[in-house]
Amino acid sequence: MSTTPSKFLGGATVIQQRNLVEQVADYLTQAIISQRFAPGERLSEMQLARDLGVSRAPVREAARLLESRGLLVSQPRRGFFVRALDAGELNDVFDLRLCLERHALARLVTVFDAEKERALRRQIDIICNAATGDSDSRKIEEDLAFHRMVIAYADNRRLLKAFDDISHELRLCIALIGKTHADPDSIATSHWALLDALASGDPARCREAIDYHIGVARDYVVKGIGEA
Amino acid sequence: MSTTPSKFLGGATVIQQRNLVEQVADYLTQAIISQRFAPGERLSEMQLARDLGVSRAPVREAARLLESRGLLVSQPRRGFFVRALDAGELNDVFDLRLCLERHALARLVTVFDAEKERALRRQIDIICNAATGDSDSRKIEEDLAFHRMVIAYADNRRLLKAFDDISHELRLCIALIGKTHADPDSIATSHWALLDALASGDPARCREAIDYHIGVARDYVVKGIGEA
DNA sequence: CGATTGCCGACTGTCGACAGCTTGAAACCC
DNA sequence: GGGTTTCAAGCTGTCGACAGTCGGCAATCG
Repeated sequence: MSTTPSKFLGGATVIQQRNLVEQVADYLTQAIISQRFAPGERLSEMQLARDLGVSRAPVREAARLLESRGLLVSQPRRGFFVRALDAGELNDVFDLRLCLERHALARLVTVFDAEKERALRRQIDIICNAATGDSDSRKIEEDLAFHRMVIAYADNRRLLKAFDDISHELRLCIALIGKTHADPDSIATSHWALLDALASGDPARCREAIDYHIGVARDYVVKGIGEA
Repeated sequence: MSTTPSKFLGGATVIQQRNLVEQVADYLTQAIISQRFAPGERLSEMQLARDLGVSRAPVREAARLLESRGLLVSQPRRGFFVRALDAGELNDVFDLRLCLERHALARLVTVFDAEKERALRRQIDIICNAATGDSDSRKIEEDLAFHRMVIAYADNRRLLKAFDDISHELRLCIALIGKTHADPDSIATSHWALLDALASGDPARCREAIDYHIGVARDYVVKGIGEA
């Protein structure tokens, strides 16, 4: 760190606020999500440490963290490789997402109230606003934030953690197809449908809504992968 | 390593086969599951490194691994602490387990066949045999192995990973209550019921069976925690 | 000309060391 | 005597270094 103090943090805005590990992890995450590192590409600890101006220790720890999040895979004595998702794995991820969100909705619908509805409706507005003009990653984040709110309202920390775990992979999936979201109208409609189902208090309607919602997202991504 | 070469591997049968990280991770896992480290206890990297005769690097990596598995929690600049589960977290874990197993059964029931049935029936026999005489950890492992098979048959790698993730916490839950499984008969009956439901091909029966099965396990553990 | 073996470079796994922070307690003040 | 300040010990975060291993390339052999 003595020679090149955290030059990699995109300028010099925030210097040494948090752990180096977290900073490196953020850097790697961004680099992977934005496809600056190609899927399957080998990452050298040494090279990264040199490029970022830090020692190998924080790089290793950050890489291990990303491995646990499914963004990297490691081979003993060979190092780390950027996760490459095939269509099968992609289906698995969306299937698990469906599993988690169905469960969250089933729990949430029993404790749904006006305040939660307002908050979720506000988040849909944010998504709609972000849909017109903002960057792709921003749209994705706001969309994920909505779903994260739904799961958080289900009031199961462990369930939320499971969602956070696959959310990194979801970002990867979405980034991989390179395209932005579907058209803003359909997104808003789809989320409103989910909200209406919740407001109705009918578990079956909630399930239909989430099945449709995630089905659309999955088909969109799988189709995108097929073309790529 | 120079002073005390891997004395902690319990003898000298297999010397230095795998990474030090994995060996340390196994050691820590065992120590936590067997309650040699008390819940909430602080673990010092330095102390562990000294005790195990290795440097701090592998200890750190192993600890991070266990953290991602939910067996340890870390506080910046303070170190690692053995995860202490309260009744609420415990409920969350079992609720997520229910979520995953329900989903797996719903998928599995559509592709269930005689071969899978035979394999699962064999595993139940192993559980029954282990139930009479073997160590508690053995019983737990065989029980978990059955459920892992069910999920593996559902043919979703990501779902299986999610189960493996919480299985470490399940081991912790079960170890925390200090007692062994419920009586062997009820275990066998409960598993057979699950198998029968699968064989019937009726999704609703599968769901009832798994809800009952996990409900019993959860109540058993929650009650155990309450007493402890 | 293809397969095998030996060598070289590069990199990971592991180690010991140092600086800065955190904590607990002694020393101090009121 | 209670509360505050200062200090020392211990520990984590980070670093640079070394050894063993892996992959690739060239020389060798059939």
